[in-house]
Amino acid sequence: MRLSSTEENYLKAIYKIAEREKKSASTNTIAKYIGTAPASVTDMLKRLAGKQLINYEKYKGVTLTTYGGREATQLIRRHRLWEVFLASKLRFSWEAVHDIAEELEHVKSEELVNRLDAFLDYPKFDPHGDPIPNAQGKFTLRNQMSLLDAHPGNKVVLLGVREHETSFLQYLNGLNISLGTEFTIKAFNHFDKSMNILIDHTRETLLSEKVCQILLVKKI
Amino acid sequence: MRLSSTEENYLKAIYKIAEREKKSASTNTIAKYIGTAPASVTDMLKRLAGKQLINYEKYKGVTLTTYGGREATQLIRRHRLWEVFLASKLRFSWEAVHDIAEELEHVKSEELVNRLDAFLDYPKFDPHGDPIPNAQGKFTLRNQMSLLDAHPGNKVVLLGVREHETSFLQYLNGLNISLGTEFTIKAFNHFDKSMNILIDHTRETLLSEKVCQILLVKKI
DNA sequence: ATTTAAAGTTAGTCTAATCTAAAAATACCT
DNA sequence: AGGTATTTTTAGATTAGACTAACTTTAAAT
Ligand SMILES: [Mn+2]
Ligand SMILES: [Mn+2]
Ligand SMILES: [Mn+2]
Ligand SMILES: [Mn+2]
Repeated sequence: MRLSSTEENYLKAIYKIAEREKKSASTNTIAKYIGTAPASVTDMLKRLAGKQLINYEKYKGVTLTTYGGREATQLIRRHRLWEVFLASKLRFSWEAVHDIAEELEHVKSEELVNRLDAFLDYPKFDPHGDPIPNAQGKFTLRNQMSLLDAHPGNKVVLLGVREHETSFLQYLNGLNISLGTEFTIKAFNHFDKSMNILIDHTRETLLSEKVCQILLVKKI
Repeated sequence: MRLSSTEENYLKAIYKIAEREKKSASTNTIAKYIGTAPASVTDMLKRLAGKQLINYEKYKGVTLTTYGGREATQLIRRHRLWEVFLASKLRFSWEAVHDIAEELEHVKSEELVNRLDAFLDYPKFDPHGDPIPNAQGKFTLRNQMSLLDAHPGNKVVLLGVREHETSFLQYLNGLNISLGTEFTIKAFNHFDKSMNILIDHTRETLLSEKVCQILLVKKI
């Protein structure tokens, strides 16, 4: 079935909310995520249910059907592949790619996305470290943890970020932190859960609990 | 001003019709070009006139304003740059690129189109030999003529095609004709204006008047 | 110069996607 | 359990972009 960009965005929102909250997505949560009035969401949910994309029961929240989930995954695939293209081929920095990919992801051509995938050499992760589903919708899993769960003495490498907001990514730029950057945990401060971190074996800095929570790393 | 994809498509249609017919575009011509009812065109013309994009006077046909012309040119720039990307980077064949570029052209980011331009090494012509306006909207001019105007004995090289329809381009593929292919005119047949052509110094074939009219060449 | 045909516009309707205001259902609290 | 707060849905409007049917203007033909 041919989906509109708007319908696709709703499916993506439902997918991401379910992933984040590990339960069905509520009307208000979707409204906040998309930035529309709850009444508009209700309208759309009825339409999506009519197209067998979601399971919807009044007042109960929604889940994606198998079919709806497949569509959402393919959209995420397109989004992340375009982000890789923008970053690695057009040299956009990681805070600039998301907004442009929001538009590019709606260009629908199976051939296009698969050729793009090949052109980029089948990347497994996007510029923010998020996994890119393959043509069959399968994500690559990887051992990673929040920096907050690392302990003093640990050496870790940055694999991804949970937050994609421009101002946050620019904050990381300012600290010369990017994917692949290595951290050594020097100390954990119990009173505010902040951490003293040695970046790239050269600069020491303090990272707040909030920032540490966002950074996804693995031990090296 | 922020234009919708639909508005942009109307501007492009008006631009191309004016170019082809060398006069102002009429409601019916636009309707045929876009594939909508004439009444819908009238609606849209009023809106475009309200936004200062076209000069519109009831029953008189329309022309683009300077501002509208600039928008149309930028849209054509985006379209043709994406066609180059699809053909030269993703290895799409020339008959496949147009439909996908029809969607990609509406992704609006000045930064994106300029970086794409640089990534492609500032191409001057698209996969059909059409000129690509630069960031300032300037087209590269080039001496070219229709194959129909060549004479027996002339050696020419194919620079472009006036017709982009899939079935026509596939017909050329079948004859192993692509941009850069060299032709030697062996004979001109007055009764039906067809031509006997030696392709790439190896294969001789007959090309109809219609086909010769479409092929744009220059002498070598 | 009429008449007829073609081209263009107006009027009214439709759908997708949005909104606000009001009503109904569910959840939370004492 | 009853009352209040929160969440969700309904009702009614709006806007962009499309349609058809009917009307008006302009062009062509006798
Ligand atoms: Mn993103
Ligand atoms: Mn991303
Ligand atoms: Mn094209
Ligand atoms: Mn082209």
